[in-house]
Amino acid sequence: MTVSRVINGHSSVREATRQRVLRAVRKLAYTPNLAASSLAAARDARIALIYTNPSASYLSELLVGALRSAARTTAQLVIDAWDEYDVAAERTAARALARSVSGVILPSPMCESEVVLSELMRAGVPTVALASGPALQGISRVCVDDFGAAREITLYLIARGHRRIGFIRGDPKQNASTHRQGGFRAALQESGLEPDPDLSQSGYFTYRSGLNAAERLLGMRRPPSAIFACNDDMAAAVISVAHRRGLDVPRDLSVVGFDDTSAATRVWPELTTIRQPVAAMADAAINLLLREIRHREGKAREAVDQVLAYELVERDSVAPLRES
Amino acid sequence: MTVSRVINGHSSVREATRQRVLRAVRKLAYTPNLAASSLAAARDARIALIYTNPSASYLSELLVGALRSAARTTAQLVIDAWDEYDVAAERTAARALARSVSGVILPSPMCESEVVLSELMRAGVPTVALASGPALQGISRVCVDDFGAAREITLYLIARGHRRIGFIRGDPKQNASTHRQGGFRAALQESGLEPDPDLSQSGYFTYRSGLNAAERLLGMRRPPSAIFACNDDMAAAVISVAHRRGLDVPRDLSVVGFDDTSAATRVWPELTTIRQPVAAMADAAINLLLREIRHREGKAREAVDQVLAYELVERDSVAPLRES
DNA sequence: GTGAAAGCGCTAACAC
DNA sequence: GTGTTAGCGCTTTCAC
Repeated sequence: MTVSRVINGHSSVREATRQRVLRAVRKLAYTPNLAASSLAAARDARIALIYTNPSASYLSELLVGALRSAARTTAQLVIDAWDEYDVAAERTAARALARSVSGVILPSPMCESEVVLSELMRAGVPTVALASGPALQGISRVCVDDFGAAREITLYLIARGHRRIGFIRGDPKQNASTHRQGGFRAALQESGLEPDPDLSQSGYFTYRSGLNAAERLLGMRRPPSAIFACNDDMAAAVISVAHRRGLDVPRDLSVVGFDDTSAATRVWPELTTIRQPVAAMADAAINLLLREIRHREGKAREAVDQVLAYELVERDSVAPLRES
Repeated sequence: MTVSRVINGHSSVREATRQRVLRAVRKLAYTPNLAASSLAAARDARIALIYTNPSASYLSELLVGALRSAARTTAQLVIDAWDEYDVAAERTAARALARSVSGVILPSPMCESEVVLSELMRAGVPTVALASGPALQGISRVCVDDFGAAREITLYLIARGHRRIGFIRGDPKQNASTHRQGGFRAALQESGLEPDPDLSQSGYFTYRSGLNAAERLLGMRRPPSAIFACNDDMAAAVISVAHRRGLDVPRDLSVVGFDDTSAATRVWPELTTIRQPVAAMADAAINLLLREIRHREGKAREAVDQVLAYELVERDSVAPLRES
C-alpha cells in the first residue's frame, strides 16, 4: 500500500519511508502493472484519434506526441482512418466509436464535420478538436493562432520589399484556411497594399493543387515576386513549378509555407515557414481529454480553448526583392 | 464464462448459445474491459518502438500499423527516439529499456546497432528487427526482399531501353543498402551490361545526399538516361536537380525510387518505385513479439524471419529511352 | 503516516 | 458444452 502511495505521488508518506521504497523499487527493477492499476482504479481510458487524408509528417508528429502522452498515463490510443465523403457512414462510425472509447481527438479536417461532432456530442463522449474548428458547444479545442501566424509571415515578406505577393489558399472547408487568408489580408491592408484578386488562387492543401495554383500564378503577365502557400506541401509544389520554369528560388521568387512539416526540408531550398507544435498539441489534447473523462460524472463539461504558440522558422526560400 | 468464450472466439460453444450471447452483447452495448482481461490472462505487454532519424512518412505508416495491431490486444505501444551516435548512451538506454518493456521493435537503422542488439539479447527481451538487419541469433526479422526488389526495378528500366543507369546508394551502414546494390548489379549483369563505377554514387538516404549525388551524375559528360535512387527522398532530390538543369522528367531522364513513402507522390512527376508494406510489417512485428512474449517461459526463443511481399508501383517518372 | 480487507472484471483450470 | 472457483496486481476505504 505504501508503495502504491509512493508510486502515485500521493502525499502523506514520510520522506524516509519514501526513500526506502524508491530504493527497493530500483533494486528490484519493479514496474507497476498498468492493467491492474487501471482495473482497480477504474480509470483506464481508450482515446480514439481519427484522421482523414493526413499529411504523413503531420500524422507522424501527431502520433508521436499522443503516444508519448498516453504512455505517461494508462490511456490507450486507438486510431482509425475515416473517409469524409459518405455522411451516412460517418454517422455510423461516430456512433460505433462513441460506444467503444471514452474520449476522441479529432484533427482537422475531421473536426469540421457537423455530423461527426454532433453524433459524438449526443453520445456525451468528451471530444477535442485539433486545429481551429468551429466553436461548437462542449467541444474543446487545441490550436495555434492561424490568423496571427499568417499575418506575421506575410509581414515578413513585406518587410523584405515584396509588394506583389501571391497567395494559395487552403481547403475552403477547413476553418484554418479562412483564418490564414484573413491574416494574409490583414497584413496587406495594414501595410497599405492593395489586395489583387488575381494573386489569390484556390488550393486544397494538396501538392497537386499547389502545382495548379503555382502554374496560374507564375503564368501571369506580371507574376508575383513572392508566394505564400497555405501549407508546406503546396509551397513545395510552387518551388517545383518555379524550377521547371527556370526561376531561381529565392532570387527570382520567394516562397513561404505553413506548418513546418517534413516537406519543408525535403525541398531545395528549404522552406521558410510557420512551425506548428503538433506533438505538443496532441499532448495537450490528451491531457484535456483525460481531465474531462475523470470529471465527467455529474456536471456538464465546459469546453476549453487552448491556443499554443507558433514559431516563424527562417530557412532559405526567401530573399529581399531585387530591383529589376 | 460462456460470454468470455464467445468474445474470445474460443471453440466449444454451441451455435445457439453463441447467438444468444451475441444478441445480448449487442443489446447491452457491452464492451469488454481490456484492463481486466489482460490482468486475468496475464498477457498485457509494453512494446517499445525505437526510432532514429526516420522519414516522417515511414514513421507514420509504422505507427499506424503498430497501433492498429496493438489495439486488438492489450499491448501498449511505447515509443522513443534515440540517437545512434553515442555508444555509451545507447547501451544505457538499451539497458533501461530492457527493464521496462517486454518486447522491442527495432526499425532500421536502429537494428544495425550491435550494442543495442546485444544489450537487449543479454536482458532476454524479445526483439524483432524491421528491415533486413544482420542475422543475429535470437533476433527475429520482418522485411521485404530488398535484393529482389532492386533487381526487379532495375530490370524494369532495362526493359525500357535504358543502358546507362545511374545508381544512388543508401547509407552503407544499413544492410538494406547492400542488398539493394546487389540487386541492381545482378540485374545489370544478367542483362549483359557492364557496370560503370562512375555511375554509382554514394548517398545516405537523405534528401540532401540525393541532391549531391544527382549533381555529380547529371554533371557528367555522358550522364545516365535513368537513375535508380535507393529511396524516394533521394529520388525526389534527383527530380529537383533535373528540373533545375532544364531536364524534363521522364522524357530526358527516368527516375525510380524505393519505399513508396509519401515523398513519392509529393513530387512531379510522381515516382515509379517499390512499395514496402510498412504497416503490415509493423503488424507482423507485433504479432511475432506477442507470440514470443507468451511463450517466453522455458524454452529459448528461436528467431523467425518473415519476408513480406513488395510491389513495383508504376507512376510517371519513367519513359522508354529516346533515340537521340 | 501506515497497514488490512475487499474487490475491480475478467480468464485458467477444472468439474460436471 | 457449460458452470464453478480462485486469483491476476493493484487501489479504495477504513482502522489504527
